[in-house]
Amino acid sequence: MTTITAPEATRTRLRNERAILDAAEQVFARHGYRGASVQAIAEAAGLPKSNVLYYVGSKRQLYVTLLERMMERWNAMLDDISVDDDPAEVLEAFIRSKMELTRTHPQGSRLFAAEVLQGAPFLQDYLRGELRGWVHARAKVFEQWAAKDLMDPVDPVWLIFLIWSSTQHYADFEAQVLGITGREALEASDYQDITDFLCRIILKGCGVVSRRP
Amino acid sequence: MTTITAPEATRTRLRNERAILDAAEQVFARHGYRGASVQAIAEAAGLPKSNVLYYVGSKRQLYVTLLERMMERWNAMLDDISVDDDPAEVLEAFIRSKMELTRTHPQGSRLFAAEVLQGAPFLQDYLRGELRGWVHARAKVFEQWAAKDLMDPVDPVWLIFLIWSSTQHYADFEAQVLGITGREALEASDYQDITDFLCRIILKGCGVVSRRP
DNA sequence: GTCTATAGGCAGATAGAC
DNA sequence: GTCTATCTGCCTATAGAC
Repeated sequence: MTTITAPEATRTRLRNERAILDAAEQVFARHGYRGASVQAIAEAAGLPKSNVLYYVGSKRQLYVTLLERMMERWNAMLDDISVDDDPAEVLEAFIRSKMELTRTHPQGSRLFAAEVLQGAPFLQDYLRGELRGWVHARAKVFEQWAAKDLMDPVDPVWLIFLIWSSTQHYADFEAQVLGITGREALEASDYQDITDFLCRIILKGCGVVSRRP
Repeated sequence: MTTITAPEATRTRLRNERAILDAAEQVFARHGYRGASVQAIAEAAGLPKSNVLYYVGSKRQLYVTLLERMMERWNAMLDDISVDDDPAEVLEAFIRSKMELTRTHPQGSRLFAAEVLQGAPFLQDYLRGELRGWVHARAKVFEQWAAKDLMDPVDPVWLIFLIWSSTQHYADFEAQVLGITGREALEASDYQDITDFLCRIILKGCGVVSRRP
């Protein structure tokens, strides 16, 4: 209350917490909740196991913290749209921002995948509540665009899943993508190419004409 | 050597082995290799733990057997194509058969996803060898079609990944799909709708005109 | 062939020294 | 705040009774 915390101690704490979170994201993404061990996380963070538990409380709490961090990134990406917006612009921005999330946060994307793969035990409420509402709000706008002949009358929910899956793939199946393409890693230019490809196919596929040539 | 094995014992063995494989596919798919326990597999199969190890040798061997079973299903799906085939027919058959694999073997599809998610430690050789060759053979045909103006000149490898990801999604992210659509399970008619949707978007998206209306 | 008992090791978590 | 030592329990795997 009366003393100001020494900045160095605070910096150490922040550095350690960050190291733990990043290491944990990697390990949980690879091996799932049960398959991840606090030992492995501690080794990846360069700290003793007890130190990790001291910082984060428990394995379960650490996992929840990571999921929340990922959902914040996800929500930061999603802005609202209205029927007055241009379908081509909105769909393209949608695909680009989702792919950007894959590129900048592949571990987080894989963590989310591992969570859903095991039946989403921690994210059930989020999926059935907040995210479901967001999807249906967007779906309504897509339908209004179709009614105004701005795009084909495709099922808007399947369309959203198509955008999610085709972008998510490059995080979750990275090992397969690298194995087949013979690359060691995907470069920024690769992501650019893939994003352009997906925008082109999906926009043309549902009858939206892009203003760009 | 001289005695013929009693059919009943054989039948018991086959029944148990099948129960173990199916149970193991479920548990490995959900929790990954490390997260899966022989105990959990035994309970799902309705057998004592030691019995499971007696039948399959080891946890590792069981996992490898399951991956091989899944790769057999995968290979059974893939037939060869040539430049003389009709692009619309081939692409549609490709999407439909991949979606059929998702529908009929969701556990196996998720097992494959979990394996790749952890960096494909057991499937590295398959991905960099056999599968890579298969992809590039198809890619060549797609490019020839584009040269003959039968489709747009899109990158054929990204196109294959698009088909894989958009169909695979309904196995791997089933929990999310069900949460958002509010369903308890996807019916055969849902898979039909989704497949039609994907065929429509992807074929139109890469400039292939389907013969069906 | 099937099961019980158990070995040997690693899991998550905590108590207490410094 | 940090680390060592340790508790309890579950893990894979096997030996041996039946």
